Amino acid sequence: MYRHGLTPDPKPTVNDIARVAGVSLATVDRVLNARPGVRSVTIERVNKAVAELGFVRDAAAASLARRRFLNLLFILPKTSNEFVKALEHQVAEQGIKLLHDRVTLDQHLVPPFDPAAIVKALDDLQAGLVDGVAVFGPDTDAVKEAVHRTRARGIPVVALVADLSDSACDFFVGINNVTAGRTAAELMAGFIGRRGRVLVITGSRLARDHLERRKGFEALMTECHPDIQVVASPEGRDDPDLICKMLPELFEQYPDIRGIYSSAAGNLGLIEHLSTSTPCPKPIVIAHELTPSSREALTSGIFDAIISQDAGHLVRSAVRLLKATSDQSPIDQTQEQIRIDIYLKENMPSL
Amino acid sequence: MYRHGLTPDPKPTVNDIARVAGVSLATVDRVLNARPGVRSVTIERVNKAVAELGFVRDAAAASLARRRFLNLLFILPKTSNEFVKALEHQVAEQGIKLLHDRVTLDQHLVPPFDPAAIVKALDDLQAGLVDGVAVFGPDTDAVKEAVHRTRARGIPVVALVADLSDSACDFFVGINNVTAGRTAAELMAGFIGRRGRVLVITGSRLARDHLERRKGFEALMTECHPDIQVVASPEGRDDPDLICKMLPELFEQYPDIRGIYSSAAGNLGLIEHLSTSTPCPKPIVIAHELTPSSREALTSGIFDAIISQDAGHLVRSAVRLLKATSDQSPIDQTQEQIRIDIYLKENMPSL
DNA sequence: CGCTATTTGAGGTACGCCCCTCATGTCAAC
DNA sequence: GTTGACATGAGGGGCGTACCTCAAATAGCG
Repeated sequence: MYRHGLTPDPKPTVNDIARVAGVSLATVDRVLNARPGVRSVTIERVNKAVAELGFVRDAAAASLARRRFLNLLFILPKTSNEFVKALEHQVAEQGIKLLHDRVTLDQHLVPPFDPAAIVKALDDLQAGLVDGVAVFGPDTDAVKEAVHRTRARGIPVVALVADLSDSACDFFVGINNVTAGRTAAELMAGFIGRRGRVLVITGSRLARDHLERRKGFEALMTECHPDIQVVASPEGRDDPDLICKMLPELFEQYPDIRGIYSSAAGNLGLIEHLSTSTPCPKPIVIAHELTPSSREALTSGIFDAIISQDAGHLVRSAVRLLKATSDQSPIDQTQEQIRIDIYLKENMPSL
Repeated sequence: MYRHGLTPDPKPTVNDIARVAGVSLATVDRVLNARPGVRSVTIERVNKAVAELGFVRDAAAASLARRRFLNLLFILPKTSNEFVKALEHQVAEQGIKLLHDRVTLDQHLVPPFDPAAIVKALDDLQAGLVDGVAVFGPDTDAVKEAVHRTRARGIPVVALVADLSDSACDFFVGINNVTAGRTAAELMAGFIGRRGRVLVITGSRLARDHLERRKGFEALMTECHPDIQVVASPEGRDDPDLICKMLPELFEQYPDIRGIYSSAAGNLGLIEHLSTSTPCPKPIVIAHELTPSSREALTSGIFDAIISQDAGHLVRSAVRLLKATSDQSPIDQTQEQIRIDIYLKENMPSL
């Protein structure tokens, strides 16, 4: 089983395949790269030799010989949202490293909640200049149609963070937000002793991911915790100020709130309110996405838990999937599954 | 910023560096690969050109030209422990994929709790046949000395899962177990309402990781939750039967146990006991490592939470670190940090 | 100044694969 | 029997880097 470059038993090459299969190098190449003009019997012969010798195409040599870059584009909403910022940062950072691997990453920031901008961005893509796209955008028909056109032009598309329904894309990279909401609910229920009133702060109606979280949260409470009452805030629109302003009257209306679930991107407003006027007893607060400010809120005890998804993992996974689609190489499903991370004060990763 | 194989503005190559720096290819090569025989002024000139052109070594071409495999070895304890099995499985599985990248993975199973076997395994390594080792073993002086000898022979070593103190290794791949214990304690405290008695089931005294978890668990309770009393079980030796047998008398001795923390590898015994005779009210149970049986216990409600570390991530990280050490390439610390995962029933990953 | 030791240049080969061209072979339909 | 479509063989160039050899230039030294 030991193997070394200077010893015999080297990894078989295409030449070995040709020899064993009794065909020429050209034919092996045609088979390996799924080029036309080979009889199926011959294809079989080559595949058999491949299996026999345990041939694995050398990724380095292949990528070198292919003499091309894989140019990937990330379409992200242009917002000050910390989580999106983290995504941008990851795209930029990993783009640098991926240069080593003949992959380039670009990002295109479009106005948020603006399907038309995404449609335009997708339709403006030139096949040949862009080999794959990752899109974080609203799940509207216009967007889905644009995705469809893009894929029809041979450019693979993955949905990032927010899924596009009806499998409009080649892949979805992100968490199941219904499950994320259920997870928050399970944690909340455990922390508040399975009874009492909890407040859900919702985000924009346009964001499918936020709606799903809320739905999951409420569903689990209904299913498993009849002694917990869920009340929902008016739509927060992901606007910190708006949220900060409407909280006092909510607390007045429901003085017995034992838990708060911030399902959307309004963490900043929530933090601001709670850090100035803490209700007594302090409610259990669960929010989404580990960012600089939510991290601080967790450290200082304003937040009790954070449900999160790793931005680095999201970006890496999107890249791997787009790359695999281009190379027609296999995919490791387990590695591509984005975890729903739970962070408490203690297990928060450093940095 | 767009870049494509068929367009101008190709990635700069070593030839471009040589031209810009006004030196020969050979000199560029000497600098890039840190070979001796170049004046420092010349080194500077080359580095300047590299920076100017934004040269990045083409990983594919480099690995192809280096014409060698990276042979890595994983030394794991031979035990039926499910977590270790998961590690073995990951090593085997990823070994296949890594063949594409000129990396081979082997595993060497040694008797558990047997430092001498690990020492022998390390000392038997032949430099040239093995280019890096990942070790999951006890933190004893004999092992550390063997690691030291191995590294002295030029073979990088990473500690896997259990750290070896005094930075005996090049890297440690795993979680901070004190922090993991604290995390379990924080979760436990929240779930049991911050008061009452909890039982800690410990493992072997030889396993530093288990001791640290228990230490962290007790420390956090002492620091933050004075109303929680921690009682510790006798040593479980990671033996399911032993644990299963001693539980009844523990429950008799402490009928008011509200929570159980299984810090070690004795989950099977705990599950067996709890699934036959459930104390009332059912205590909150937190255990370690997501495995088939702990997963089932979580689903069925026997366990309430699992603290875990991802075996796939551990193996991938160990490989990346050993590879980076061999290639002298940079390391992305944030990617290599192993998370302390918290799984509840709801956010348990599928598969 | 001449001497040696060090530094640099020039050039080549190899890695494993992709992709191209051109010639040759085979078999069917006409 | 000719034609054309298809299947295969033969061969070569190229990707960007590593690593080797040998000669030439230069620096450092007394």
